[in-house]
Amino acid sequence: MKSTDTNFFEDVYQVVRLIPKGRATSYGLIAEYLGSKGSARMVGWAMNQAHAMPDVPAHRVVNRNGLLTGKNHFQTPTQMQELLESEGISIKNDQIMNFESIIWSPKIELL
DNA sequence: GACATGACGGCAG
DNA sequence: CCTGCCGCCATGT
Repeated sequence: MKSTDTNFFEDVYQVVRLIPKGRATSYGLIAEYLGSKGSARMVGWAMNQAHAMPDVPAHRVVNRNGLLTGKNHFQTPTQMQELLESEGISIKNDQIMNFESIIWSPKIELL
């Protein structure tokens, strides 16, 4: 066991798994919810390892602009958009349309 | 041990 | 409005 438990990553995966279908959240919101407010990069890093975790819909996690910044890390660059559109989320130019309406804040929804 | 990078975010110019 | 820089924590070289 290292000083830095993977608890942080586990928490990230836990929250991501709670994201309801047809919704999306941002790295910053997750980071803030976990208490590491401002360290959205860590959430992104966790997502990088998310591929090793089952049932982790990383495609529902986008940046605060609703832009699919991590699409390039999926099996295929189009996988993320395909999955989101399959859930009823409209995407235009790699960006979620009406993102503010589908955004899912753990600190609010899970409150 | 130090430097550079990364699926981000906020603030300053 | 758009561009650029810094801060955040962890990992890799």
